Amino acid sequence: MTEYRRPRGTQDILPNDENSWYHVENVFRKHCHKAGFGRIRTPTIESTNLFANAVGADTDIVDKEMYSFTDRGGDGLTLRPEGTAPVLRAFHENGMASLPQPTRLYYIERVFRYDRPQAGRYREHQQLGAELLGEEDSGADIEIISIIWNFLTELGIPDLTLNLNSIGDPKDKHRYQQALMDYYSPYLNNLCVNCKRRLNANPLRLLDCKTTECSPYKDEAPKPIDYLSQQALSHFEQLQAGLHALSIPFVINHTLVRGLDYYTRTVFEIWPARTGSQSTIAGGGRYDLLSDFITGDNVPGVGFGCGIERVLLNMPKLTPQRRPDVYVASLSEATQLIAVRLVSELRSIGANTVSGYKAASPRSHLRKANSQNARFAVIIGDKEAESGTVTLRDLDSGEQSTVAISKIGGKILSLSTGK
RNA sequence: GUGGCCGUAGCUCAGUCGGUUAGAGCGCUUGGUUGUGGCCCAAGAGGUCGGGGGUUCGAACCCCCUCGGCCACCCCA
Repeated sequence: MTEYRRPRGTQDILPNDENSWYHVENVFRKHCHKAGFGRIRTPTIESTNLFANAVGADTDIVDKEMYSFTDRGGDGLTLRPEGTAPVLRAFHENGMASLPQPTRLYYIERVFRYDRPQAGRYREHQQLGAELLGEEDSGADIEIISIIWNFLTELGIPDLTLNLNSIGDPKDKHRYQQALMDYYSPYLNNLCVNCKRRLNANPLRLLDCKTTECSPYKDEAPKPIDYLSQQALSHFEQLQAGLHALSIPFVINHTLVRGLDYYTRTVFEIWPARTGSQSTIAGGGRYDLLSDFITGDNVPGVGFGCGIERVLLNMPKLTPQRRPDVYVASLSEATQLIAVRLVSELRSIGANTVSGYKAASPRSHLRKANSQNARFAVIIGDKEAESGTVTLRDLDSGEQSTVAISKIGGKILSLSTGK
């Protein structure tokens, strides 16, 4: 046990597992590039005010989950607790609003929230996401949903459920919130402590409440869909038609309300079959208000965030397949420099080459080569040095041959790529 | 932030009515062949029993605190 331990809720990802991370990220990049999205990388830290204004003052994220601090110059900074607000900030700050629209951006970033850790829930986790800005047509929503859906499907995650809802435009949302308040007010004294407070502050959240006090009222509660404007309703219907056309299955979930204030119209979450409290793999929606919160400009947008740890949790395990092509063994001090040059040469022509570093017995070297799972071993001893050759050993078959040192690179390349 | 379960070697875990130097398997190092891996055999390294305090003649084991993991709540990815 070492003296220093990783901070609570963080993780070390070791090479064997990193293999899966690499795969997930690559598949995601491929899906984004195919749809014309470009990657954006934003700072880990942002002004605290950005999140306070964008995410919403009465959200849990802003209330109690942000890693905020004052730097030496007195600026209030926060470790990014979500991915969308920084992207919007960068979009405006770099003049991307003046580019031809829409703008298609994706990201793979670390996200920080001060939360009680559990399986699938970390204080520092990694999120991938995409944002489609400057397009309010439901076609944009369809594309965003299809990207995350196809991505998760390609990874082989079974039994995904797409939960879909619409909370309408700001004025619809407002009317709906009013209806919720009217509906719940008579029961105020029966509600849980949290919901008593929320009723006026953020009534949408009442639908999320799972306490026994509040649950009985949920079934009869007003549904957001009944308060949609004609435009919002037809937007929602077009979205559903598009998903049908793409054969992406979904369920309408009237109680789906996301915890960030900036959502309008479309909201969605993707759940795996596995039950448990950390079930959501990905979530997102439309946020036509967010740009207004940040700059006062009116730029519609739709996007999602997806937790990589939760993807991995639900994905079939990947067996690590990276094996070195060749292990280079020098048997004596006299052949050491030949080995050093050969390692360098093999790498320069593209062979994954592990060096034995120092002179040792064949037995010792081959044990090491075996433990590294190398495909071939190249052995250089005094015998080989005298004749300008090396000994090439196939570690899978045990076959061994003598090869001129000038030919060994080409030989290994053809053998290891020809399999 | 609330409640519950758990914490012995790098990994998976034995070991409690409290009793001398804390164990196994796997893994690791070295040797079994002074030019040959995997299998096998042998030897070895590695633990302040998560940390701190207390009770006791004596604590891995009992009590308190603390840290960490997991589960439920909450929240979300």
